[in-house]
Amino acid sequence: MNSPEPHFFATALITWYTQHKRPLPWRETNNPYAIWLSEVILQQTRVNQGLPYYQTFVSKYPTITSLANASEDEVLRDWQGLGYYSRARNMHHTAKFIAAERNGNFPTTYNELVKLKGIGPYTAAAIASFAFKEPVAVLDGNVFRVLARVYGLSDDIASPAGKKVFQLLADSLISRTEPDTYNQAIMEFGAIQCTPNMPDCLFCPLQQTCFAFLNGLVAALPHKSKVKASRERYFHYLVLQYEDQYYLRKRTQTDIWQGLYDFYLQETDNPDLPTDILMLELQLLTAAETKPVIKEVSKIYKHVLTHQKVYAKFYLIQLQTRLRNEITESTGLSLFSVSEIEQLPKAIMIDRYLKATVF
DNA sequence: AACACGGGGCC
DNA sequence: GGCCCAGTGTT
Repeated sequence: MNSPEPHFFATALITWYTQHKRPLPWRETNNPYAIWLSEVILQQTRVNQGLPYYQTFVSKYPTITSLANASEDEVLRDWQGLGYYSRARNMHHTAKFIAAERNGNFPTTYNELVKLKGIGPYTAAAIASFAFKEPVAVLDGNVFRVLARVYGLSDDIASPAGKKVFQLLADSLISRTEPDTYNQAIMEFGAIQCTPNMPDCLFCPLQQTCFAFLNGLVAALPHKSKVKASRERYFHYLVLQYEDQYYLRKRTQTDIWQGLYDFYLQETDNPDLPTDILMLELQLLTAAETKPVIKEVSKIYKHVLTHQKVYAKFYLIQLQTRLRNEITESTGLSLFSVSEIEQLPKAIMIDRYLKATVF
């Protein structure tokens, strides 16, 4: 086989990198805190989408202590729209841990970093190599793709067994003298040159040693098993309005959008919420002593997540009195003004509804 | 080992 | 409108 020697491979990537790398702000720092912020933001996120969030977080929370001192609601609000909100919750948790238990000092080795919440093998390797030049190989989607193609690995990148094969190869290839530049280079190469679709094989420095190119397998690699189909969920939101305020609650259950705010929710397995069920819900909430008015029923908002499709309908309900304490306690609902709601962290779908109806 | 967790870009 | 992308934590 014509697989490139490790030294040739690393040198070719680093040479390519010096010529093609994008100027990105987190590449201008050795500060592990700033690198950590960028890596958490960039997990499952494209650079262009994450960039403005990175700017917000470094300027608003310049130190890990400042992040630790912020409230979770505020951190989530700044994260709003970026998705995978557990990243923000775990990041905040780890900031508080490092501030309280480590005097604000970041761990400096892979083995310590990987123990922190929200820091897995990829992020630990990124921080350890970029900030501390530890020779540990990053393995992200770009690296999987480059290695699978150049070295002809057909192992399933979605399976733990397959990941091990790639990790072994990646560890054997990393430059011992420039692990930081090498890691940056292979990921940038995957992002820009060896792209998922239509990679630029014509002008590729590895063309003549690339297994996939030489064997017509570029489009077939890497191999990834299919994910299971998504399920459909139907949300019926009772948007309870009292005077010019609205009842919302923080989502605390183990489900999508944990830590974010939404309205009183009735979920069904089919698109329709029977009117009598709706009225019964309202009766329970209001004790039937008042006469709530259904002011408006929204269109159906469709929101697609990785494993589910959410169809949501919003019933805007005008209350004549406040909810009783018994109800607010059991449901977790609280009354918020419009300007307060603007500051709460919310899922994009809730934000879309609010912008169309309330704001 | 399998599954859950967002949102945006591309065709 | 459907498909693709893809780290970490939980079960």
